[in-house]
Amino acid sequence: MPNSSARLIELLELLQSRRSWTGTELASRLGVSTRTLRNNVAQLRELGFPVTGTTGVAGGYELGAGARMAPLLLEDDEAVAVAVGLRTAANAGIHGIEEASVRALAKLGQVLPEKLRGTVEALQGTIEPLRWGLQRDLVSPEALTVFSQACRDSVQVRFDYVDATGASTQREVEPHTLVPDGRRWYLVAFDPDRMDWRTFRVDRTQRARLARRGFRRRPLPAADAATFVRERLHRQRSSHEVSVRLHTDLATATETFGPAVGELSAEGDTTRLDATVESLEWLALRLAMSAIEFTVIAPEELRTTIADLAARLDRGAAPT
Amino acid sequence: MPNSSARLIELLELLQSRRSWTGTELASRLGVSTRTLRNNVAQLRELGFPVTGTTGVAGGYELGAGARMAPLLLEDDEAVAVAVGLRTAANAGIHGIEEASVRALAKLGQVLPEKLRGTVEALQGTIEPLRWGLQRDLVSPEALTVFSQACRDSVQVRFDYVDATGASTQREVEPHTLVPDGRRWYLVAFDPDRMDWRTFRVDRTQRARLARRGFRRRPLPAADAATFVRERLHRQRSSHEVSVRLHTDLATATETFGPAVGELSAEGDTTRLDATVESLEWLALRLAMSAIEFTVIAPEELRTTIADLAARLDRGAAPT
DNA sequence: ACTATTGCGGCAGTATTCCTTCCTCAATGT
DNA sequence: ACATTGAGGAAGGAATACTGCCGCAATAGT
Repeated sequence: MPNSSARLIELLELLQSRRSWTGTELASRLGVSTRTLRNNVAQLRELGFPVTGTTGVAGGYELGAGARMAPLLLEDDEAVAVAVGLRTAANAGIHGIEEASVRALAKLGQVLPEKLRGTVEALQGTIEPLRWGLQRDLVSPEALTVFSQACRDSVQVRFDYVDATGASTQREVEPHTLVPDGRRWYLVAFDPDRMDWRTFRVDRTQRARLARRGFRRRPLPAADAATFVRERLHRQRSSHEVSVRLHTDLATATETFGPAVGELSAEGDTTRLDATVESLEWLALRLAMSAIEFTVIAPEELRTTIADLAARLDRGAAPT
Repeated sequence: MPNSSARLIELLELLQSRRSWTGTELASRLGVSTRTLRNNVAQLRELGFPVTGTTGVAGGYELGAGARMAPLLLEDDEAVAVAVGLRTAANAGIHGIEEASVRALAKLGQVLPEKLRGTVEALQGTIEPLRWGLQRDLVSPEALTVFSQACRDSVQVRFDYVDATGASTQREVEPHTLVPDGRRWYLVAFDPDRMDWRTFRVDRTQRARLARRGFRRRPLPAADAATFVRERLHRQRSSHEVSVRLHTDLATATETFGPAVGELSAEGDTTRLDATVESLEWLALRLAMSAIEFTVIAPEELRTTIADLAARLDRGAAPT
C-alpha cells in the first residue's frame, strides 16, 4: 500500500535523527525498493529540503541546511527541553527575540502532548529563580501564550486584572499586540466595555483564557503598538547614570560583565564602567557577583544602596 | 498537478499557524476542493495528528495535542529563539534535560539555515553572562553538538585538549556518551592511540570537529557512562552543609528561593533553611539577591565568606 | 423551533501518480 | 582496478488522488 506522505515524513525524521544514511539502509527501514527511495529523495528536494547525496564507498544521504526552515521532528524529551528553553528565553529579556520566543512557544504548546505538560511545569519549578532582588513580576508563560494566540487569531480574551491601585477587575478585551519591554510584557487591547484602548501589564493578569468570540481588528490610534505603550506609560521609569571604577584590566572586566551592562573603558591599570541602569539594587548585585574589587564614583545613591546591602550581609554573618 | 505530500505539510503548517480554520478557508488556501481537503484531514488523522473538527456556525478545524509529537514548523525568527533558548537550557544545569537539550540542538543545527547562524551567535553574545563569580568553564554549544552527533552516529571526533596540568594535546577518539554533571559536561570516549578509555571535560576541548571515520562501539568497562565518570573523578567535589535562619515567614521564603536551594521549615515566625551547597560564594550571593534579613547558623566558613563579600562591597561604597 | 453554517462520509468516474524491475552511468575511496 | 554508492531512464500494472454529487449530523444564533 503505497502511502507516500507518511513515508516522506518518516524519511525526514530518519534523516534528522542521524547524520548520514546509505540508500539501502533507508530503503529497508521504509520497506521500499531503493529506486522508490531515490524517487522519494528527489521529492523531498523538490519540496525544498536540501538532501545531499555523496557517492562512493563512504557516501550516503545527508540532510543539510537550506534556505527555508525544515520541520523539526522532536522526541518527547527534546520537546520538553525546547519548551523549558523557550520559557527561559521569553523571560530573559534578550532584546529582539522575546516575541519570537512566545510565538514559538504558542506553536509548541498547541501540539505538545498532554502528558508532557506536567514535566515542563515540574522542570520549570526547579529552575533557580534568577530574579534580581525581589522581582515578583515574572510573567507566566501560559499567560503569554494565551495572549499571543489571541492576538494572532483575533479572538477575545478574558482575564482578571489587578491595577496599580490594587483593585481587581474582570476583563474581556480584543487583544491587539503583545509588547515586550525590558523584563516586562504589555498587552495592548481594546476594551469594548469601556470603549477605549488600554494597556495591561501581563504579570498583573490572572486566569487568562481564550474567549469564544472573534472580532474585527480595529486600527490602533498610534503608529505602532510599541510607541503606544511608551506613550501610555509616561515613561516614568527612573533610570540612573552610574560610574564605577573597577580595579582590574579591561580584558577581565569585559569578560566578566559582557557588553550588556554598560560602557567599559581603560583608565590606567583600572577600568571605568559607565552605565545607565534601571535599578541600583541590580547593579549592586552584579558587582557582588563579579568578585572584582571596585570603587563607586557616582552617584551617592549607589553608595548607600551598596552600603545597605553590605550592612544586611554583615548582620547575617554576625555571630549570635 | 496534485502533489499530495507538499499539500499535507502545508496544511499542517497552516493548522499550526492559527488556532482554528474553516474547511472552505483551508481549501481555498491550498487550491483544492473541500472534499479533497476533508480527505487530506482524514489522512493527517491516519498519520496520528489529532485534528479536531467542530461543526456549527463557529466551528472549524483545530490541531490538538496528540500522543506523538507533531513536527514543528517554525519561522526563521522562531527557530533562532529556539536555538538561543536551548543553548541557555543546556548550560543552565537543569537536572534531567541537559542531554535532551543538546540532542534537540543538534537536530536544529543540522537544518538551521546558514544565514540564521550568525544571528544566533550575536544574540548569544548579548545574553548577560549569568556566571556566578568568575566561572570561566562555560562549554560552547558548538562543541556539545559536535560531540552529541558523534556519539549518536558513531563517528570519530578530533579536538585539542588542555588537561589539568595545562599541557595541550591533539586527540582523535571514539566517543561513547556525553555526560552532564552540574554545570560541567564530560565526554566519555575510547582513545585508540592510547588504547584506553578516557573522560574529557568538554570546556577544556577546542576546535572539536567530526572526523570522517566511523567505528564499532566498544562495551564500556562500567555499568553506565555516568558512573564511569563518577569513578574517574574520585568525587573530590567538596560540599558544605549549611543552615541559615531567614527572618520571614515560610510562604515568602518558599516563593523567594524555590525548591531547588534547600529545605525550608518554619521555626516560630522565622524560617530555617538547611541546604547542601557546592559553593559558599553561591549561597552568599543567593542570600544577597533575596532582600531578606537573615542570620547564619552554621558553618563558620559561611560567616567569613559573607563577611568577606560585605567587606568588599563596603570598600567599594566608601567615599573616596 | 427554525435556519444558516459547518463538518462527515459514501459513491463513482477519470486522470494521475506511484512502485517495481530492469538497465546503464558517474563518482569516490581503498 | 575494484567495490561501493548515488543518479536516472523506460515500461507496465496497481493503487490513489481528485472531483462533484448526495444526504446526514451537530451547533449557534434568531
